[in-house]
Amino acid sequence: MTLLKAEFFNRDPRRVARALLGKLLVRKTPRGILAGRIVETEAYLGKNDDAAHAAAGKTARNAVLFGPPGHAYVYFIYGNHYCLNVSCLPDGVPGCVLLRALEPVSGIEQMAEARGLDGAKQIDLRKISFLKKISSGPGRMAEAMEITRERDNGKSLVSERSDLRLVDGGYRVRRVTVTPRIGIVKSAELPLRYFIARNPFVSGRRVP
DNA sequence: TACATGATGCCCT
DNA sequence: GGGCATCATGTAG
Repeated sequence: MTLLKAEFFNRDPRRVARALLGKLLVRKTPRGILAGRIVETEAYLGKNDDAAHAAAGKTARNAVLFGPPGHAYVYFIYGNHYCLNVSCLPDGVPGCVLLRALEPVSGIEQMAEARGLDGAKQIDLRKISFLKKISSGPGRMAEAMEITRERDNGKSLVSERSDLRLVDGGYRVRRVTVTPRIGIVKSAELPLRYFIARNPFVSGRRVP
């Protein structure tokens, strides 16, 4: 288990998006440790990418994208959901990777609770169909990891002091599939979505 | 100050 | 497979 270095993110978001597959997102909470393996990402470029929040220039909202690499850019979307991105490239140059889906690894019951999946229905951690509902999709993933803009935006993901970190757990990715990004209209044709081939926890369409 | 819109997910069919 | 909830943000006026 090694914490990723800021330098890991100090390069083109397309390379970071691919390299992040198989890494772990770890959250320390008062109740316990939550962790999930990254199985799906999307790259957002600074320029020549109309879908990127940074495309229109720096604002109060997207300032993190223009800051140093390895920091959390969290934004609220559709009035319901948060999405977690990691800033890339050197200070002053925008770019990021959107984390889209996790395979739950530890603290799974707490993650399910954070998603509101407990209660009437009983939790069955052996069923893939149940586990997929926990963090397969950017909004779901953020909710399961208890990520909010207020709590996490601007936070370093590569600091020993941070309660939200990206670490290398030694998992080897066999094969990566690349497709266009999901849920956008502008620049939708660009092949900037990456996921672990045949992994069941990937969200949305699994074929181009 | 108003308004259009979106890097989504849930629920129903 | 499709409709819809729900609101922060940015841009126009």
